[in-house]
Amino acid sequence: MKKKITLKDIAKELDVSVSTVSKSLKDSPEIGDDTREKVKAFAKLYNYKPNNIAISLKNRMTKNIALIIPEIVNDFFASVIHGVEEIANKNGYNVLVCLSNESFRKEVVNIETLATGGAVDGFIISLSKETQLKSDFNHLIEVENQGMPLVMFDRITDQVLCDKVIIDDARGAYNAVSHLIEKGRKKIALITTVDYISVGHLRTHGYFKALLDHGMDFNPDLVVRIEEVESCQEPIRKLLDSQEVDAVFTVNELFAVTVMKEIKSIGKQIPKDIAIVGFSDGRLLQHATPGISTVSQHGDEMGRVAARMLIKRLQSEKEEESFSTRVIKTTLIERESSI
Amino acid sequence: MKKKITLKDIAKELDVSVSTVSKSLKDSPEIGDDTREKVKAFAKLYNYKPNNIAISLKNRMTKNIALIIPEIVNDFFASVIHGVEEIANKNGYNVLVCLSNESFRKEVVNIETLATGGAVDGFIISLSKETQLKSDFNHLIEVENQGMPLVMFDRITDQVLCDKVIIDDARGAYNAVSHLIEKGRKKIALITTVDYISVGHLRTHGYFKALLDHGMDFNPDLVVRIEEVESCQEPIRKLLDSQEVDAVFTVNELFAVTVMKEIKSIGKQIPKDIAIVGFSDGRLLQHATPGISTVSQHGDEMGRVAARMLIKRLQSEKEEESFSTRVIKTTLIERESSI
DNA sequence: GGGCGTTACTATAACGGTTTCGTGTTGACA
DNA sequence: TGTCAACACGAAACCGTTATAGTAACGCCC
Repeated sequence: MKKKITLKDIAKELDVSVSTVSKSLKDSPEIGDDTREKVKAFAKLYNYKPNNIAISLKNRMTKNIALIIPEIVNDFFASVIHGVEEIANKNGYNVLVCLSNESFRKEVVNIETLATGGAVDGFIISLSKETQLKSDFNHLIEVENQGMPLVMFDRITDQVLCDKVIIDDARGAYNAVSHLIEKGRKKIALITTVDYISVGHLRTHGYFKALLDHGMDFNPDLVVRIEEVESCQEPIRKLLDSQEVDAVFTVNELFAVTVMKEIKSIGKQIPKDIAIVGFSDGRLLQHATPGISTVSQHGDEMGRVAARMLIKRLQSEKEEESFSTRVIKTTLIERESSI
Repeated sequence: MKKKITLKDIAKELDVSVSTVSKSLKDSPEIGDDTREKVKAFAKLYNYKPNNIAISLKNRMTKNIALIIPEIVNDFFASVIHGVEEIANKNGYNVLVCLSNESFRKEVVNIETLATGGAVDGFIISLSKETQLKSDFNHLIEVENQGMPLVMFDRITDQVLCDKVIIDDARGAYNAVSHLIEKGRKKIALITTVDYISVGHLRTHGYFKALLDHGMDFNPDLVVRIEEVESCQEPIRKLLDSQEVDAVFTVNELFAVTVMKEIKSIGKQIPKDIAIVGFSDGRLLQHATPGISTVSQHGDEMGRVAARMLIKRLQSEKEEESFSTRVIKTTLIERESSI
């Protein structure tokens, strides 16, 4: 265990002052060529690396940004992580990925420890379900009050003023349902979440609007609102048993594969008897047989945009007063399930 | 933007010294009751929180541990994360999740920035594919040399001396293949990776041993080694076209669902014509239709064990010289694909 | 009433850097 | 030869906290 070498060690060894060493390594013009080279050579030889903690303490910034996501096994959030990391690393920032696990408490604890401990310079966050349900955003408002920049993406709230990145959920759903209508489907069911999930709500809205715009009548019996995501099988089965449907649009991946499973189990064929379009482009839909059509959210692009917004704010001296909301376009990915 | 309040601020305000404030907040017996209460009340009122960076600098430890995983959209790694977080948080540690994206370069950069920058106290890591291929472990050896504890899990190497947590990959595969044999399957194919992936290698080994122990003859034509995970469809299709098989064992999730897709596309039935058992208990297998049997790795338990090993080392003063390797038991999860 | 032990604090150094300001030496120039 | 700027470097303050080493003030005791 060789202990780490510090500026002081180098200074003592070369019989110069600490400031000279520091300046030499930063190519300060104050230092003569020979001294500078001597210091640099020595530093390289002993593999000197500055202690980031000391630097953070000195200039009150950490070059870390926290990315808080509700769940990890989710291709959408995974691609957001990639996007954020790409831009962050390019700008010399580290990304701390933190999981809220859809829990309000964990979200609050995460944010408080990171913010008050001074571990990060800013946050990028997608709200947990529980937070959206409780509508308690004090921890986020507190972060803003401390002067820490905050960017929200995907699952957002209008009760916190900050930069935001979203997709046009309503339009994505609208396009998906329109696609089904154009394929000649008449009885299109919707599997959605309860309304407090902002994105579920908006996607539901898109479904309604598409039906309306295409002059189709709306049948409330074709809409299923899932309370418990884990036990979505039961209500879906009930729908398929009781209603005559020829297409299903779901607001997420899991509902889509569950629908597929149930359709198969009652002996119907996809897409001949019933077509499916899901939401979010993950592996569950990609690797299903048959492949399931879906609305791609372009998570990596969201991540990149969010990271750029945050870093821009971190680097601007003055406190910019106006916040902006960027909307990322969605794309419909057509697969076998809705031909 | 209210700036953060420091010990000095409190000291100035209450007209005492900084040390008095610090000691009061830490309930030092040196401080009189009235002073202590006064300080505490003031601190609470102004919501004082110590600056962790300064504390880290002071006692040369960060209370952070880095968890480096190769990919994020993977239920196994996700459950490992949960396990690690559970134990870490319980012991007052933060977990920084870092992605290597199966890239050697990114793995090295991640480790170097975190280690030399002094951002974490220790590492828990599962090697990237590329690292295993290159067999270059200098970055890890360097970490050990710096006296930083390192725990490796799942994808490990015996070229680095440190604590390790693994599952008995060979035995897991052995049990899976034995299960197929017991179900009366005679021609069991294996879809595996190239040998440099340690776990793929071991699982392949278990397959061979199971055949051997059950007195079955081994047909090399039934073994497919996938080079490029992304394009595994082609070789799998070739196998099913050219060979008469009644069961397939795969060393991961993706291969299993791809096998399923191909079996369906040639009009055969699962499990009547061909049974499938995969490896790793993720959502891809869980939500496939039919559900695919698999070997569960108990990722959360691995994570917990790894975290405990790391923290134990962090908290022991003396440098323990002997390293241990813990083996986590696997479980066979039987689903419709191998009834 | 001088020495001694508490009590309740304060002063200071240290962690590892960065940065501002100061200073001794040199050379150019009037 | 005296003056002044340029050069090359060192001293010290600072970031926020903790730990160690003082140090006043007080009471007690022989």
